[in-house]
Amino acid sequence: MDRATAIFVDGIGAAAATSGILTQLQGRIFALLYLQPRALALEEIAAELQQSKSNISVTIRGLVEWHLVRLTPVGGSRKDHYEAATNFWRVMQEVMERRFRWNLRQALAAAAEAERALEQGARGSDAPSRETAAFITGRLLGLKLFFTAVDAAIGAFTQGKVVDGEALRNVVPLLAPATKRR
Amino acid sequence: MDRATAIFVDGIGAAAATSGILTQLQGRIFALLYLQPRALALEEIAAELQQSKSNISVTIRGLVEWHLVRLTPVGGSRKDHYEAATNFWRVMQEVMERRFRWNLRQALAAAAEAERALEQGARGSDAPSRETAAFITGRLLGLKLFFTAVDAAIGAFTQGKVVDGEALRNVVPLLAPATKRR
DNA sequence: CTGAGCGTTCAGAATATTCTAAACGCTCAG
DNA sequence: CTGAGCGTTTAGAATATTCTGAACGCTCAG
Repeated sequence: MDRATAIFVDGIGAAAATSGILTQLQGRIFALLYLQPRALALEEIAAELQQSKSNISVTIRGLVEWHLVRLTPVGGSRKDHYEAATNFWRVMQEVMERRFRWNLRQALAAAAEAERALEQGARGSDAPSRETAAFITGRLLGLKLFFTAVDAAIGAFTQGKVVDGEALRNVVPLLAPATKRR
Repeated sequence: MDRATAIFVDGIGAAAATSGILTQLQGRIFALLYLQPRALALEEIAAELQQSKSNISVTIRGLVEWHLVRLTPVGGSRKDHYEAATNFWRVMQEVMERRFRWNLRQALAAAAEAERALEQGARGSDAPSRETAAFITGRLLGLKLFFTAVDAAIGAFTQGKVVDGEALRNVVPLLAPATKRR
């Protein structure tokens, strides 16, 4: 591996490690492939990055799932050859949909579940007072409003539409029921 | 802690754990505070979540840094009391700027460094051929174009401006120099 | 058939992260 | 002053993650 590639591999590896989306090794694999004019065999990747074949095998799967790397047939070889994808927009869509929006919905689901528990268990032993319940409901609604708006914004964005940041920002003052003061 | 809060704490904890931004415990702390009508003392939080004070102390700092939690003085007590912030837009700005954009720039810096190494070490022993160097330069440029565009888009968004997804998407076909085929 | 050449699985080693509890040091009431 | 009541630091325990190498099983050339 030439010096420029080594530097790039290290740098992207570091960036990936803190991204919360890829691991350092995934970043390194992608960086290596991205600067190669030809597809590399699993074995070559392992050798370049000084990792075991099994580790590369497992780790590269995630990259394929994010559409960052493609498995391409190379004539005359039975080995799996991988090459970097260059359609970053596609990758971004994937991340937005499968990670960010999925995460938002997870939070929204938590709020919905809590809401339900609040209604049902209104007369449990540890049940909150009517007043407290109202406060909680308000907070849950606030979260729901904002997260739903963000979800919609991301949806619009990944479809290549125009996203109005101002509109989202304006959701804020609507919620935020003040905390009780002493 | 009432049942609804417990469910919310678990759900948000799970969401946070996979978010890549907060840890599970940070999610749990925030969720707990968010449904409280009053600020809680460090000790209370530790008790509710069944964690040591020291762990809460360290973990909650991250939440304060993201502006998800505020340290609020409570009259008549020397203890630190925390309450959830409700300005999600502010938090989002913070995350966009300090995590996403910072990460993009890290990647851009890696590309720039590689570029420099390519120029300098043009005659090193492991130096790539002129042809390969040209290929690498092309790839680095492609990454730079896309990442710079995303960076600008996020910048616009966090300032509440209108973001054009279509424009970003159109950056794609400009780059993507084809991989050599056999 | 059959075995060489692959990628994958898996058990456990290596490493990193998270968590605890004790020690510490600051602050302020007395 | 001084010590009770705090949050923080820290060393190490507990736990989770990452990585390896051997074993496995598939495929295909011979």
